[in-house]
Amino acid sequence: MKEGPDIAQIGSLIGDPARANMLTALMGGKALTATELAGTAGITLQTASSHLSKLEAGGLIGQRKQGRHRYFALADDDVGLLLESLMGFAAHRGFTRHRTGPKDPALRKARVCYNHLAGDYGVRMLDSLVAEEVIAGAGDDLTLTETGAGKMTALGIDLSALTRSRRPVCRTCLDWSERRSHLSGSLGQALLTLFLDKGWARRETDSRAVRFTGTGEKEFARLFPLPA
Amino acid sequence: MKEGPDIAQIGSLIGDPARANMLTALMGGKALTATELAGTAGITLQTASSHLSKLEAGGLIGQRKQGRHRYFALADDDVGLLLESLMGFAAHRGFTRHRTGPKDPALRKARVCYNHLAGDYGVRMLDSLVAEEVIAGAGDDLTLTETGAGKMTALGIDLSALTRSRRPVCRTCLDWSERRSHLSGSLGQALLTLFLDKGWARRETDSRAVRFTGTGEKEFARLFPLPA
DNA sequence: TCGATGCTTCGGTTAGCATCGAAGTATGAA
DNA sequence: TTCATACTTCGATGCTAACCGAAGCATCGA
Repeated sequence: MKEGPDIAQIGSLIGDPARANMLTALMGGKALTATELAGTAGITLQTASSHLSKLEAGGLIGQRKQGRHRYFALADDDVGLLLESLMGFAAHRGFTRHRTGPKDPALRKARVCYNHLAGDYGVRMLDSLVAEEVIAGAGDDLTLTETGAGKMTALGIDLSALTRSRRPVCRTCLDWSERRSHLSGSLGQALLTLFLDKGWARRETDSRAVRFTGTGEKEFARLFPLPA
Repeated sequence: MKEGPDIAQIGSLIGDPARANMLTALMGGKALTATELAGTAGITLQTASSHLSKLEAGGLIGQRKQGRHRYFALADDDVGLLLESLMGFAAHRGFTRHRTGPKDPALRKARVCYNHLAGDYGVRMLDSLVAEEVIAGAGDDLTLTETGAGKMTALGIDLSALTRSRRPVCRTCLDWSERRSHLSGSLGQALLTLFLDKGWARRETDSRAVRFTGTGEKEFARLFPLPA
């Protein structure tokens, strides 16, 4: 009777407050156990288990058994992109869960978007990468240039590993706080991992915020200069 | 307690099948009456009225009184973009409302995405515009070049009117069938209007599909050539 | 083998909301 | 004025789904 895809199923999956809380928690990028997710959502373990099985059936999350723990994570990058764009829309319309709190500035400055860097720093990084001609392309079709490949390898990123996987290397993701694009894809993930491994930045506990250290700030400014 | 925007409210708004049907109907770009929307959703007028007031309170749609009719339309471009990205996700995961029907090929070829062209033709048009250097930019930051401005004016598009408005002129929108970007924004809208005004294409009744005429196909191929 | 932990499944309760009939309001036509 | 159309509001109903207690299953350590 009706044509096209069915957005209602996904909408109702995200539409429940408990499930939405779990999904935003998983946007932090870390895999979490059912007990942890039940805590953040403010519900009992039984209820959480029911929600998690629904989210898994809907293909939004996946689970990995490890000992007697069961770790849940977002299914793939696409889910992260969708959630971020939903957050962007919600933030712009003033759908906030509490009046913007103290953590808000830190979140807007730099945060984890599933597996890559978002916020002001994320947007600035993509701007710089494009200005420095590391990445080229229009629309959502971003490609790593030859000079860019050299620079990334010099940073210690194993490009052959990135291209071997089936995931796209460069991808845009709409930032909810900046309302502009930042870098997603396997390269975006590799760069965030680099920052954390080098000790340039640390993840806040129980938050998506990313805090840069002093040297981290300097290295970031050196690696990703802005044209103007 | 929780940080960041609340996606659950929007999710639950879209999560109801009746409301989702109405929203997809409104993605056709035409403003529709409450009676028409009740028909497409398969519910009575009273129920539809209740849903419509909820959608309006949530800022997803707006209404315009005209005589004893009340015309409903999507609130703005952002809603269209959000719905299209949701459809892309749903289509990719196989959330379809009925096994892909006979209208499906036509929809994938060319359709209306709220107020601009989508589908294979929409994606090809943006590809061509970038290749011909009418539009430049990376990520979501598209800009009309000087030569591009000349070409668009030659087509009969009033650029001063587009730039006067507060809406962005060029914008990307992720196509659910092609999973690539097509052109949105006021320029995208102006181009679709041009096709329809010139008689190069016609909108199907009761569908988002756009059917190009013989001369329309030729003009489209002439105006938007592909590099390869 | 026993207990502890982590999670799922089952059963029953409850609350919210979609739904529609009926009545009320506004606009237009006769 | 009177009737018809378009839509909203109210009130009642019924169904779904979120929720939790209790029991069951799996894994780990002792």
